[in-house]
Amino acid sequence: MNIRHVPPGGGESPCHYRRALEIVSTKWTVLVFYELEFGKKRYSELKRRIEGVTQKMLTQTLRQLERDGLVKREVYPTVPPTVEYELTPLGMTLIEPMRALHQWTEAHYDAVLRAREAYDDEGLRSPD
Amino acid sequence: MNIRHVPPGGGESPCHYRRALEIVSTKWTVLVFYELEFGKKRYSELKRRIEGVTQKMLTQTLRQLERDGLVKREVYPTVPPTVEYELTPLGMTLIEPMRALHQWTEAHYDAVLRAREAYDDEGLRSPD
DNA sequence: CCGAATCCGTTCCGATACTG
DNA sequence: CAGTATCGGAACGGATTCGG
Repeated sequence: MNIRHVPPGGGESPCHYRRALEIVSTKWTVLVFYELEFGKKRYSELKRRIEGVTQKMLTQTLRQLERDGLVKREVYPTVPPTVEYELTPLGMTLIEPMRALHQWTEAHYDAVLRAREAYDDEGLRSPD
Repeated sequence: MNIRHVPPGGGESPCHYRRALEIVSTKWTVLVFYELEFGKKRYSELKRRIEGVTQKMLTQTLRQLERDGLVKREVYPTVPPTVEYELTPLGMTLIEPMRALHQWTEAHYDAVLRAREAYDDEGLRSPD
């Protein structure tokens, strides 16, 4: 398999990587994933655990993941409604790649912050 | 190291993974990365190879990557200006995680598309 | 050749109110 | 409890114009 999305010749490629990126492009998607990685959870529990998410964004994110076949939604007809979400087998295959990204963050995010400071300081100096 | 960003106890965590995600959150970021993975390239070459990118977005993406210390920008004072971009050592450490995500795409994107079709078809059926 | 600056339509997202 | 509906501001992103 080749990583190139455009062959050296300069021709077109049907690589849909760009489209696929949208699957995990939002921050909420990732956070939902890290919650469900440990097993099924109820809607309210997700909402409680994912700091700062609105019910609109949480629902929207879950719907999208369900549509993409990454998350399974299960409704129990109890008197107060109960809805549980869990990763599908397909969804579980995404855990590893996301874990790799997460580990990169843990290892290098400080360096990024330092780079930003250096870059911003540089801009302040008058070039004389 | 633990992947959990919120401990089971329910306490807060200073995990900045959300912020870090923004580094690679745009589609252009990823495409630029896959170009520079093979060595330094000129601005015009990047623009030519990355189908559909506007100069605004390309410049904006490159500036951001430069600020984050992932890409190095080199200006040659030639008569027509020449600017080359290349990954920094820090930037190169991101290649592997992104490759993992890319490989996931190659392997499972078809399944996602099928899941979408199934989901959408389901919605068309009147629940009766 | 490389890029900044502006305008402007579209999309995103939070806040709020309402439902089974 | 688990959503849906609507509104409005903010941010994104494309097209265009101008500058070194």
